[in-house]
Amino acid sequence: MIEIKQYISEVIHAGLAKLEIKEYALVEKSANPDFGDFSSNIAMGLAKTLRKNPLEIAEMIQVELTIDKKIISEHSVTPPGFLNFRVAKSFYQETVTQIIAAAGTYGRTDTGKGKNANVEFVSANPTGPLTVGHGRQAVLGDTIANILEWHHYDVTREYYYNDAGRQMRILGQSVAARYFEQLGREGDFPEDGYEGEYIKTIATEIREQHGDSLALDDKIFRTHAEELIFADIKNTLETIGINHDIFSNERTYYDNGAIDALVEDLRNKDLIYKSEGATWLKATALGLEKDRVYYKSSGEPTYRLPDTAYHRDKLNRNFDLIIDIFGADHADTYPDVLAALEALDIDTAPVRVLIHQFVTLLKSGERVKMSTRKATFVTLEELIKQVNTDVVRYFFIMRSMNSHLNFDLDLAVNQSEKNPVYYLQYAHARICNIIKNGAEKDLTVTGDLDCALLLNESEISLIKVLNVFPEVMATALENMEPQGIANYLHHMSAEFHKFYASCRVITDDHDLSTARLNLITAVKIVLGNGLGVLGVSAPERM
RNA sequence: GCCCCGGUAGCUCAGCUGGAUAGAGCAACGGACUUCUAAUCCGUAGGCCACAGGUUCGAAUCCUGUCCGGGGUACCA
Repeated sequence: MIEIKQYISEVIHAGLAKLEIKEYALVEKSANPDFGDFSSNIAMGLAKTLRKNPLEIAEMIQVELTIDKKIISEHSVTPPGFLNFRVAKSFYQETVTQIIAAAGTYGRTDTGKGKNANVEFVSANPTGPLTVGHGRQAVLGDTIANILEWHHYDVTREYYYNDAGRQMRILGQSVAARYFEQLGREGDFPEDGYEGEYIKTIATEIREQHGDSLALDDKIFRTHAEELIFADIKNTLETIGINHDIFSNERTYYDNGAIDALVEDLRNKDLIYKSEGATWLKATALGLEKDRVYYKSSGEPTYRLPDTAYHRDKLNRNFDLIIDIFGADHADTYPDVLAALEALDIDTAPVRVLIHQFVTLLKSGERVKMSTRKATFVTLEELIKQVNTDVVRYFFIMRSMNSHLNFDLDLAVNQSEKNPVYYLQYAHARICNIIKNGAEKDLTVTGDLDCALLLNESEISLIKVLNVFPEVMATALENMEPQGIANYLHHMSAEFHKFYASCRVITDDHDLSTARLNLITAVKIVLGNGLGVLGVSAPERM
């Protein structure tokens, strides 16, 4: 399939060559269809160096253009100096055939062929249920993994958690406190303890399974809590279609000596020192702003240390691409991790860190800080139960990861039936139904059609949008930002609904019906492919 | 204080690697179902793109500063 922008760009470059001008010509979609489909601002860029009016330059270039009329039907120059190009209808019309032939592969590239990628996401420590905050990262990460797979990367989805630190110890203590409370004894609830109701449930379950005579410091409290909470987390993730391939944890890196080895290696580079009872990484020697603690004066390591060992291990596993998805609160930590590894001559180039902003919880118009410890959260499970998976996934994906997201459960539930995801799904279902109706009249989709019959304005604009899909998917890979796909699919659906309102597909005109059936099949393919990557279902009926 | 995000319609957000007239959904108002699904379509209304400078042929978009909100700057994760 000829990539139209590239074609125009080549045409312009050929014209420039004749004028002995070397300059990169950017071609973009025209904002206003009156000017054509694509335009280039090359003349304006040249105005200064050539010391000429951009309009004159544009006209000069235009004369030198050699254009295939079958691809570009007309071209013009408009003030202040745009070169405009209108794509021939016949060119557009034929892409329908090509999309149907490509079907499930339309829009895919081989960028990732033969390459391995690792996407680490969610990675919440098992101290409580997943919240809507985690939901954002979960959906984002899974969708990014899907995008990579779409472009033929071999993807490993990974969940990393800290199970050896302070957090988990406090979790165990919180459970123990509730356990003794239930036995009528004074529970010594830790100051930073986990206050959620689920802690009580876990305590009750421990009593049922292990009796009432456990000692305060029994390991059961922690291990049982971790087990139950993890089961709950995995279950929630599975409900929205997320399955990690690997769960890795901090403890592994203590057990296999990786952490000691890391500290030793850094010490040999003179990057470790002791001060005020703590052990520090000399990050300032690596060009960073301040030194960081590896071991607290209590002897306990900070999360930074195992995280660094973990990343060393990930890099050793030879992935071509390693994606870390962190919330904004972690934005400050990865530079230390990467710098420490670079200091050990480890190439961290495969690592790409994506930071997403937080979900702000609103309760009766007020901001509430979501905290697992204080149990001020809305669980992801709760959200899924009240709306559905498709709504949840789309809800998170339709926002840019850079934007702060306000979340009000009541509002989310009340507005769920207005979620734009239904707009996309409805378009898909409508198409399926029409195809079914066509089949009953022996009209089938074979990709064999008279493209020239697709003349209606709404048909042409539909085809134009279909054509953009590969570019949208390529950009999503480049930017690692799924939102663009959601925006595009919404636009695609809007064009379809408009078409539906102005053109009837199944009529007595056999050839026209066939042509239109093929056209909407192409739309179905694009919607199906796009929704598939978003992890949203494409229903046949609604 | 310093660093990172954000500030666009009443609300939630697109557009941000500079382009021609700033978009969508929700909310509001008015139309369209004897015809393949009205979860749809068509129309009206709604904007000093936070503010002030700068860069240039051209700025919502880039730079600087200010203000507001979120996060970080912890021997929490």
